[in-house]
Amino acid sequence: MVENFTPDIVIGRLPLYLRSLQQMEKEKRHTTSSQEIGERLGISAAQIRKDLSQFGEFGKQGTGYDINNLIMELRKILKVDRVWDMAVVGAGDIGSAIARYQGFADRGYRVSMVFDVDPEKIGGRIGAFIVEDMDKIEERIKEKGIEIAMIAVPAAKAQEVSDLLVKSGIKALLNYAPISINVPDIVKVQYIDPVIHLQRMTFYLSI
Amino acid sequence: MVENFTPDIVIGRLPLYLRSLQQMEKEKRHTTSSQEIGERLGISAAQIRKDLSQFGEFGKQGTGYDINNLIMELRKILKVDRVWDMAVVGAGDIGSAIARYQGFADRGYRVSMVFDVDPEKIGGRIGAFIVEDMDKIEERIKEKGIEIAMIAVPAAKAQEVSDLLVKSGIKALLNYAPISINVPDIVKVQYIDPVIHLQRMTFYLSI
DNA sequence: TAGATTGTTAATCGATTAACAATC
DNA sequence: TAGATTGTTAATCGATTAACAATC
Repeated sequence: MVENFTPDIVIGRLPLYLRSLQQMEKEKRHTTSSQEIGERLGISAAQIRKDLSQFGEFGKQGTGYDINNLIMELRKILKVDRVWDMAVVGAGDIGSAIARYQGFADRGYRVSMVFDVDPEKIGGRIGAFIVEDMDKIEERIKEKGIEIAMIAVPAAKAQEVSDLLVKSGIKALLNYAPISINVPDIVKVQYIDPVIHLQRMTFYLSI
Repeated sequence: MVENFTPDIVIGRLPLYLRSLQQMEKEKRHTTSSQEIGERLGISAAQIRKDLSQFGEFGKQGTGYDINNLIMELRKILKVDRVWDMAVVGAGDIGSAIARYQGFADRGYRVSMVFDVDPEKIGGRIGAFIVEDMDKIEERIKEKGIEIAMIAVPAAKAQEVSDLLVKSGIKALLNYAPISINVPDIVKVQYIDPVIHLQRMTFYLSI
C-alpha cells in the first residue's frame, strides 16, 4: 500500500494560499496563476504548483486556476468547508479580543464559549458571550462536542488548563500563553507568542 | 572571504530556546542540557547543539549549559540585551490587548505609543497610554527613533498603514491584520493570524 | 495558431540526524 | 575514575527549484 503522506510544511502553506485567494475573490477577480499567488506571498510558483499537485489537478494549462474553484478545493482539504465551534479559556484582555474578533467569519471558525475562573468575570458579558465558570468546562465542552480551544490564561496556568482541555476531549489547541505545553500525540498544538516573532526580526536589525 | 551566514530557520528557533531557558530560570534551575531543552520543545538535542554552535561554544562537556549564561548569550545574539520601543497602530480590541500585554516585560520589548484614526479614540486612555492621532505618526516615530511597529488595523487598511510606517522609518513590522503586505527588502515582516494556525490543525482533525 | 501556464520529473540544494572523539 | 554531554563531522534525509512536455 502506498501511503499518501503530505509533509507538514506543505500543509502549513495551504492556509496562506487560501487567504490570498479569498483576498482576490474580494477584489472580484476570477482567475489567477501559481506565479501571481507566489508573488503575493513571496513563494516560488513551482512550489505552489507542487504543493497543490499533492491533492489533485486544480488548474488548466494556459489559463491557470479558477479562484472560486480553488478556494472550494482548499476549503475541503483544510476541512473548513464547515464551521468549527471553539472554546476560549481566559476572559482577560487577550481572551476578550479573541471572543470579539471578526476575522473568524468565513474562514471556518467561530467562538462558541468563553470561560474564566474569576467570580467577578463569570456571568459577565464579552461581546455576544456570557463568561462561564471554568469548573463547568469539561461538562460544557463534552455536551457541545467542541474539539478546538484557545488558551488565553497566564503562562503559569497554561499547562494545567491544557490538561483539563485534553481531558475534556479537545483535539486542537491554540495557545496564546508564552510557554510550551505538553499534550498527547493525538492533540495538535499551535502557538501565538508575539515576542517570538519580534525576536526573529530584531536579530536582523542593526543596533 | 568566508560569509558567516546563519539560516533563517536557525534564527527562528533561537527565541524558543530563550523562552525555555527563561522558564527554567523561573523554576530556579541552574544548568540544563541540549536534551532537556529538546524535550521541552520537541526538537532533537543534536539540532539544538548544532544551532548554538553557529554562534560559539556555550556548553561544557559532561555538565551541559549554565542557564543564566546561555540566556545572556542568546539575548546578545537576538539583540534583546536591550529594550526596544514599539508603536502600536490601531486601538481596537487587538491593539488594546497588545498595549496592555504584560508578556513583553523582560523579553526585550515595550510598547511606547498607540495610534488610531478615530477621533473618538484619540486622546483616550488604553492602559498606560494616551491614544495618539495617526496623522502625527511619522513625526512621532521619527522623533522617538522607533524601529518596530505592530499593525492592528482592519485588513483593508493594513497595506496603507504599512506604507506609512515604512516611510516613517520602521524596520520591523508585526502584522495582526489577516493579509499579506508588501514592504521593501530592508524591512522585516512577521504575521500573526490565528486562522492560519487553526487551519494548520483542522487538516489533521477527523470530521 | 501562438502564447501561456499547468503538472511532473530529475537535479540541486539545504536541513537534520547519527555517531563519536574530546573532555568536563 | 566513570559517566555524561558537548561540539563537530559525515551521512542521510527531505524540500525546493529548474526545466519541459502537455495542452488549454
